[in-house]
Amino acid sequence: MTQNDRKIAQILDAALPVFVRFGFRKTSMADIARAAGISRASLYLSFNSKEELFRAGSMRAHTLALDEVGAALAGQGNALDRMEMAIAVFQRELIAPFGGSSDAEELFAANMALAADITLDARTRLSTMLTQTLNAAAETKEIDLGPLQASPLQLANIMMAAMDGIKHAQWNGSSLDDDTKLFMRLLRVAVTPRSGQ
Amino acid sequence: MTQNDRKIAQILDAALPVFVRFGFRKTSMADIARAAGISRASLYLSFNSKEELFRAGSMRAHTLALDEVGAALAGQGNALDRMEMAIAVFQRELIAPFGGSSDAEELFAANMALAADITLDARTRLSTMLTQTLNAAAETKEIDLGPLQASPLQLANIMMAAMDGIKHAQWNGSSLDDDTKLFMRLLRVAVTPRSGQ
DNA sequence: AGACAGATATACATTATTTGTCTACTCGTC
DNA sequence: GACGAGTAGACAAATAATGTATATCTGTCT
Repeated sequence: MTQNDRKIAQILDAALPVFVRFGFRKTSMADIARAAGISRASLYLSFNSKEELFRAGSMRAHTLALDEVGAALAGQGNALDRMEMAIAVFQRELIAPFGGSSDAEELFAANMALAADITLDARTRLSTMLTQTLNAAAETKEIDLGPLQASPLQLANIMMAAMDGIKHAQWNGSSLDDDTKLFMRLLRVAVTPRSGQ
Repeated sequence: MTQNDRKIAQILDAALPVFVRFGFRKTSMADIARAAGISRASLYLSFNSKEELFRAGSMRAHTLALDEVGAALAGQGNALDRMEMAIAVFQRELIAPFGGSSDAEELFAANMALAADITLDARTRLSTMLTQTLNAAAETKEIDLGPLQASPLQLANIMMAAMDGIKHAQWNGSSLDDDTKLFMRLLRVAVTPRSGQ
């Protein structure tokens, strides 16, 4: 079935940019078929409905993004650098593509309506990964959670909440990247162990 | 009627980016109304149909672009620089926005189907402006059309044809800007007077 | 050659969406 | 209070999309 899997992946890789560009409603099965270089009928050989295709696309996007996030967190360097990198990857893969455009909201809404489980699961997994990273860093005294009086899990969730808030604020003169970096700087200061207390 | 004209302009300025982004067919009157911050019913107070609105939009885009082109050609500096600037403006305003995307063709097709007269007229006017610029430059011996054996009008039309060809060639690794600059360099060499003949 | 799997083009009924129109209602201005 | 300009909402007709079915084509396997 790996042959079929490659076909599926090829279709989804073609479909995802179309969804990102036009949103869910304005993307027709004909658009996707054209982008994938196959006929509309063939599309229905691989997916029973537009919703099913979208769910598979959402799953693929989240899976790929989380794989990259995991790789970033598993890399070398100090924990904060790795986490900043991981957050940046997450933003780049799952948030930035919808550049605050008008149909971004529509796409997010469609995603929550049709693939809330996938999205929630991905968030849970990201939270877990960040929590583990924070935990390990705390044990090696690389970071100090004492002053914050917060658990790694709480901190991870705060980070994700902040990312969420930042993404919905492009109205201001602020950019996603800048806001993200600012928040990470904040975090960095808060958990950096101070020798003289 | 200047009050009404401002309303019209405001609607068109909101509508044009939507048309550019989604093409003609995928842009609904509801989309335009939302972009302009008015109700769909109000849209029909200013325009009797989507086609009429599109024609007005095409007209506005062409008028604004040609005004800028005219300003560029009327500026200081040598004729070739001014023409290169004018061509760049024309590209930026009327060609580059459709970044070779999938719906660019659809939009061009709609434009030719619904506003061919406007487009053709704009091209004629651009041709005239370039021709006059070339003429003036030839009279002051700033450029030398002798070796080319071409009239200013012919040269102007060649320039526009080249721009047209370049715009349809983004498949190659070439960019619109680079190709345009290359062509202008070519032109520059061909008409620069050489002292020693 | 014949069977077969996968793809395609085409047509189709069923929804869903869009267009253009109309009416009733609101709000600010004269 | 009349008026102009706007809005919300309903509406029929036209258009587009979805999902299904059928016939056809194209390679591959035996």
